[in-house]
This record gives sequence, structure tokens and C-alpha cells, in this order.
Amino acid sequence: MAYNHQEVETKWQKFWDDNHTFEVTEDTNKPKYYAMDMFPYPSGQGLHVGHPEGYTATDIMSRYKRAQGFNVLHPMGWDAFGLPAEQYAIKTGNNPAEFTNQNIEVFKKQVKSLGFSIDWSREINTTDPEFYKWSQWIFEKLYEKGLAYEDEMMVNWAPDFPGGGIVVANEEVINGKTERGGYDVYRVPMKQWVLKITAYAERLLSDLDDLDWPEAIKEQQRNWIGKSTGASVFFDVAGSKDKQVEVYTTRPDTLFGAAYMVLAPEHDLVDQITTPEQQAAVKAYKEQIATKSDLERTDLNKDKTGAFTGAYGVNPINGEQLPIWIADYVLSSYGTGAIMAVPAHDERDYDFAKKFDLPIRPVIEGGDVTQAAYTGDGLHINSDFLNGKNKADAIAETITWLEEHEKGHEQVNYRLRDWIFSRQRYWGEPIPVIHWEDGTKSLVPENELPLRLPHLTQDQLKPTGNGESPLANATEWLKVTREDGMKGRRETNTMPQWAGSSWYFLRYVDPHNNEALASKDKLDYWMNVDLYVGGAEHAVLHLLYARFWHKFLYDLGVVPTKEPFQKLVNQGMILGENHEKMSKSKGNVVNPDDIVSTYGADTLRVYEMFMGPLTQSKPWSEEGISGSRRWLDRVWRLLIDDEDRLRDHVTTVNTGELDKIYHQTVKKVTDDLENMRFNTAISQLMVFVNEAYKAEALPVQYMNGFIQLLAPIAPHIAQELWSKLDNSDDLSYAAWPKYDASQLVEDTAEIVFQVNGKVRGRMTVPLDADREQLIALAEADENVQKSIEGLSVRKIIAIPGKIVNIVAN
RNA sequence: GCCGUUGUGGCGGAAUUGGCAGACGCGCUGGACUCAAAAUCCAGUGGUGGCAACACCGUGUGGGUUCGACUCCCACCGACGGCACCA
Repeated sequence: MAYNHQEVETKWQKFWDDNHTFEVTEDTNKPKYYAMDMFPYPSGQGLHVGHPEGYTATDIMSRYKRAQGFNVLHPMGWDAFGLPAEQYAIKTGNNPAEFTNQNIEVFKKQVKSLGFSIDWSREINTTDPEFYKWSQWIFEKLYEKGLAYEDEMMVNWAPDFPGGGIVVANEEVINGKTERGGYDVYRVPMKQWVLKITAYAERLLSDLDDLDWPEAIKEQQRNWIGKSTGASVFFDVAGSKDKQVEVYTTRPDTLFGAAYMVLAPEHDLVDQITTPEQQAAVKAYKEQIATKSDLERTDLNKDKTGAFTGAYGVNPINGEQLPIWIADYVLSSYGTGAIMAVPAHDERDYDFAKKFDLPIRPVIEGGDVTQAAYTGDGLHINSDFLNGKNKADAIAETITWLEEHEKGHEQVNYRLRDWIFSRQRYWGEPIPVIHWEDGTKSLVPENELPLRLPHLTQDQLKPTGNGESPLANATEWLKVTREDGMKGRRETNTMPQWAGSSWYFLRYVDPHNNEALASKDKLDYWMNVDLYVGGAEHAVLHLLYARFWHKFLYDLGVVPTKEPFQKLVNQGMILGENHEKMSKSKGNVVNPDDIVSTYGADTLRVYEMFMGPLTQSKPWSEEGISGSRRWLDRVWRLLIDDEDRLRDHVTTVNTGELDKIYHQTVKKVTDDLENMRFNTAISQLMVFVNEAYKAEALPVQYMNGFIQLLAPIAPHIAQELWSKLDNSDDLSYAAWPKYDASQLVEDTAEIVFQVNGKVRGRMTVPLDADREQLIALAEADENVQKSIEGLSVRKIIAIPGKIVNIVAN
């Protein structure tokens, strides 16, 4: 009978569930392997074909490692806080929790239909109070260590965001608009909870080196952290002895070329130093930029703007007085929010100087300051004791001078900013803080965690209109009274979606623990994650936050490793048949449910792995998927006849005709799986099947081995064939086949004969034929003779086992 | 503009250390089976020329190193992703 995928897949999925096949314990006698996917946000859309790609990859590795004798942890969970559920609730009056749980049920059913070897007893859900209790616990530890603080700071405020506006993290702003939805972002001061990720900047940067991650992601994180080395330089303000402007520069060597100074408009000193005559102009400028969105500010960046404060700074190196301006091309949030401007050697300063007619004095040879700023290296000029020195020497010399004269020092800066951690939302983890009427605040006591989200009615969920979270409407929940009668109000902001995903991988190792986020023993055994697979879109957000929290927990002694994810793999995107990103509007979306019901989960798994390298983006093909199904049918027919019985040619007799290809296949598939080259592993399995079709007899032992090699990729059909071959042991834990290296040894090799690098003949010779023999054979070759006719031989290269190349002219 | 990734048949993609370019699959062509079709099995399939043996061309473009380059080096072009006044 033909292969019936629906029957077989249902049967074995039930078998795995009933037998708890993939539930895992801490068997310390075995080496461990922790393979994990980035857990999904359970949207109402359900799974798309991109999800199974990564999930299949980790599942193959999990099944392969299990057969290799590893104790494998392969879990799944749900990143279930987030805006869509809240917005849906506002619109329909449904409870976000119920809605979320319905979505999870749909997702879970879909994921299960693909036959992954997941330990479902460890399923987690970030919206479960028993889970977010520990998100809150980590926040409290951060607070206790001074790494979570509340501050009036310039935040990214998107007032048009549905539901009354929202503050987003720097990382969530793309081109001056919110990453989600594309709403305009304004920089406004607001009181927010902030996590001090900058305290870990250096470690987040340097520990990247030892990680087995794609270079692109490491590079993105390095750029995001943005370490730079330069100098702080102190400029006195002329006429006011007690005031100093500290600037940061990476080019202290150009100090003699400083022409003016610029403060960020928000800089503290601006109001103190502005002269009475300039006050109106400065005030007008500050108002002008305050109303601009980030996008408008960047758009206008070609056209520099600014205002003169009327004050002057004193260049410490030569006593020269430099006008102090304010301009929004200097950012208050980077360095000291103040710069020395060297228009001759900095493009931004050059543009500004041109616009406001400020002097441009070169201090490095090379370039033409009438045309453009020169940012390259060269010998210094107009620079007193630096004259004649190159950039590197002059930088070192200047820093020495600054330090000796106490006018500055070497300084390292990071582009990374602290992490704005509060969101004006209902559907997130409540921040466990109480604000007391005397102006103090305190944490919710640890024994009262989790601080649960109160139930809100549809009306209460609606925006407050003042930028506050809907939790401000939860009157009863909000009020707290202390034993001493002091009244307090709970924090109404909630945590961002990144909170749960910053540590969820720790919870999988001990998901039901009430005493700790996970027990020390289990963390010691399982951490860190050996393989983490997910999309590249999380390069700086999730992966940086998770590393930060992990390092913090490492410092607390909670986790045993400095880094959470040893190996990271980004699966490529699956594109539509037209090579474009799948989207509803383009009508090229493929629904995995349809594929599973038409062709089966195994076909989907084989196809997605065979399409090409896991890490590459590749287009979907309907013909490709049916080809994968045809191949599985071919595998089935190789072993099973029309009456659904094992074919007669599967025997215990080994004629030897498949020896070589079998052992080659075991070797190649093992190598390929080890290196996650699933496409070439499948191709080798196809080659084996092609050979097997030509063979008279199929030794049962080779057929069993082949099924084992196939099992990680197509587990259902493999299980069915395994049972039809009368195996009584559990395929999921059967020891991985070994190959016999002696079967792979060749005693002959095909030697290529070349003349001037062009192939002119070939011959199969004994492997031990030496140089002289090979040359003789090549020279005797008819076609070779024809090619060298009339030429004189200059040189002959002969490499035994490979090639003979005759050079002649 | 800067950083990263990438470029191979009609299509998806292989190619260990510099040593036969195009494995495997899709598609296409032919054959077998069939009254016929589908399915299946077998064979062929980079381009040009030739009945053929074979020859020439061919891994984004242009150079270079080498007996020999998809592979190493230099310059450039295109695609994709990220960053974007970070002093």
C-alpha cells in the first residue's frame, strides 16, 4: 500500500505522547545537549512556514544527539505578553489572558503536528504568574544592586501610537519611527524605569569574541555597543573661573585646530553661560528643535543649524578663545554632550563652519580645506610641539600633555545607552514597586511575588489619555496601605516584551520550581545553551538584553556561565515562490497546516531542510515540496510492497554490493548533521536510495542503519519503517550507526591527465602508483600525445592519487 | 556614507587542503509499462560547433599569483541585511 502520512504521523505522535518519549531528566552520567529555538509570540495568525525551518533544525540536532547518547533538553514555550492581545481586548472586550491562551492552544497544536521531539512537560508561558514572578524577582535584584533606577530622561515618545502613545527603547526606533507600526518618535523628558546595561558594556563587548555566533550578529552588537577611545579635554569658560566645559574627542591631536565649541541644546551649562544679548536667540533655537521629531532632525542633518551663546571657551593647549555654540548635531546623550569643533578635519564641523562662516584652520598635511574636511592621516602642522608627527603619535603626545597639565585624560566611550525599561501598557509584567506618599519608594516584598496583573474591564483598558498605563485605572489594585498607615500607589508601568525572553532559557531547566527561578544543580548541569536557533532580526534587542541579564545573574552567583548561548544560528528567511518576502498583500503566503495535511509533516521537514543551507534565504517551490514527498514515497516503496508487507529483497544476506555506499553514507550523513549541513545530508540519503534501487538484495542491517540516518529528519516514516522491520527497541534512543573505515579505503584512483591545465584524458590506476609510473601512463595516452605534438615539454607535475599536468609550449 | 553577508546551468543548490565545475533535487527530453493517460521505473540534460571522436567557451566584471583558481590576492559592479550627525 502507498505511504499514508496522515495515519502514520498521527500514530507516532500519539505513541511519543503516551510513552513520554521525550521527557528528560538530569542523568548526570550522560553528557548533556541543550538545543533551543527562539520561542514564538503566539499571534492570532498561527504558524507560518518560517517557524518550522528553525524548529526542524533544532529537532534534527536533538534527535541526532539523543542517538549519540546525549541527554537532550529540547523545550518550547511562549513569549506571550505584547501589544496585539491588549489591542484586541480593547476592541472586543475580551480578556487578554484568555485570548492569549487560545492563541497558544492553536500554536501548540500546529507545532505538535510537525512531530518535534519536545519535552512538553517543560512548556513555559511568560504571562503565567508562576513564570513572571521570577521576571519580577530579577528586576528586584537589579534594583537592589543599583542597576534599575527611575530617572527623568529624554525618552523616545511616540504620541500617535494606538492606545495613547508609548515610550520605546532606543533599539526600537528605526529611522526616527517606531519599529512596530512606524509612528513618529519625539525626544521628550519623562520619568522612566531604566536598566543600567551600560555598566556591562565592556563585558558585553569583549565576551563576544569567544562565542560561536554568526560574524554578522557579533559585528552588529559591537557596532551597537560602539566602543571608542579618545580623550576628555577641559575648557575653561572665559570670564567665569568656576565653569568648565568637558568635551570628548577621538582626535585630541587636532586640538590646535579647534575653531569653536558646541554644546548639545539640552546641556546643563547652556543657560548658565549664555550672554544676555544671545538669550533670545538661544531660547528660540531650543524651541525650534523641541518640536521636531527624530526623523525631521535626521532629515535636516545635511543642513546644520545652531545658535551662538555669546560665551567663549579657552583652549587649554594654546589659550585661544573659542566661541561656544549650541547645535542639535551634538547629541546630549553621547560623551559629555559637548565637543570641540575642528572643521578642517571633521566633516560635520566643516559643514557647520561653512554655514556659519567660522574659521577653518588645517593642522594636518594632505587634503584641501577649501574643498572639504580632511580626515585622513598625515604630518601635523600649525601645532607647536606636535608638528611633524603622525596621527597616532600626536594623539599619544597630546594625552600625555593633557594629563601632565591636568587639562584632560584618556577616555573610553560607548554608544550603548541605558535600557528604557518601562512601557505604558497593561499586558506586561507589573513592575513590583510602590511609590509612597512621602515621596519614597520600595519594592514589593519578595514573599509577595508574583505581583499579579489585576483584571481590567474593557473600559478600564482604554488609554488614560495622559500617557499613563491603563493600570492607573485599576483603582483597588493601585492603592496600598502600610502597617504604619502610610499610603502608597503601585507603579503603573509594566515591563517591555523583552523581559521574559531575557531569561526564559533558564526556566526550562526547572520549570516548576517554587523556590528559585531554577535550582542551582540543574543550572549547573544544563547551562549554557549548546544550540540556539532563531531569526536574525533579534541581533541587538533580545540577544543583547539576554546577555546582559545573564551576566548580572552570573555576578549574583545564580547561573554558572558568563554567556547564555554558546552557539547561535540564524535560519534564513523562506521567501515566496516569486523570491519576495511572504506577505498577505503579495498573496504568496504558504500555510504549513495545508502542507502537513496534503503532504505530511515529514515532507515539510525534508523539504525545508533540503532547499538549501539553513542560514540562507531561499524561495518556496510547490514543485520542490512535491519532489520531497515523491522521494519519501520512493523510500517507502523500496522496503514495502503493495500489500503493505516488507519486500522479499530485504534479507539477512549481504551480497556486498551496497557495502561501500552504505558506509560512505553513514560517514557523510554523520559529518553533515554534526555541522548542520542538512541539505547535503539529505542529498547523500537520496544517493543511497538510488543505489539501493539498483541492488539485488537489501541487507536488513543496512536498511535499519539507513532508517536511523533518516529518522532525525523524517521521524514518522522512519518510526513506521523501523517497526515494519521488526525492531523492538525504541528508535528515538537506538545507538547511532557507525561506519567501517576499512570499507571506504580505495585501492585505485582515477588520475586526470592534463596538458597545460586542460583535461586531455583520465585513467584508473592503482592507488600506490608512483610519480614515474603516472607520468609514463600520461605520456602514453593517445589524446595527451595529440595535444603535446609539436610542443616541447617544459615541466611535468605529478601528484599520486590525483593528477598529472604536462606543461609544454 | 560606513559595517557585514552574498554572486555558480532554465530553477533550488553541490564542490574536504588550490587539483575532473555543476553532486542531489526540480524542470525538460527520450525510452519501458499501459488500449490510453496518470503514477512508477530506466536513461539523457551548462553553452556553441560536430554524425562522432573531440574542440572551444563557461562559477558577477577586470586584473594578478600559480603547472593548475568557484577556491588565494587587488580593484570594481550588483543583490541582501544592519547602522546612520556617536565627535
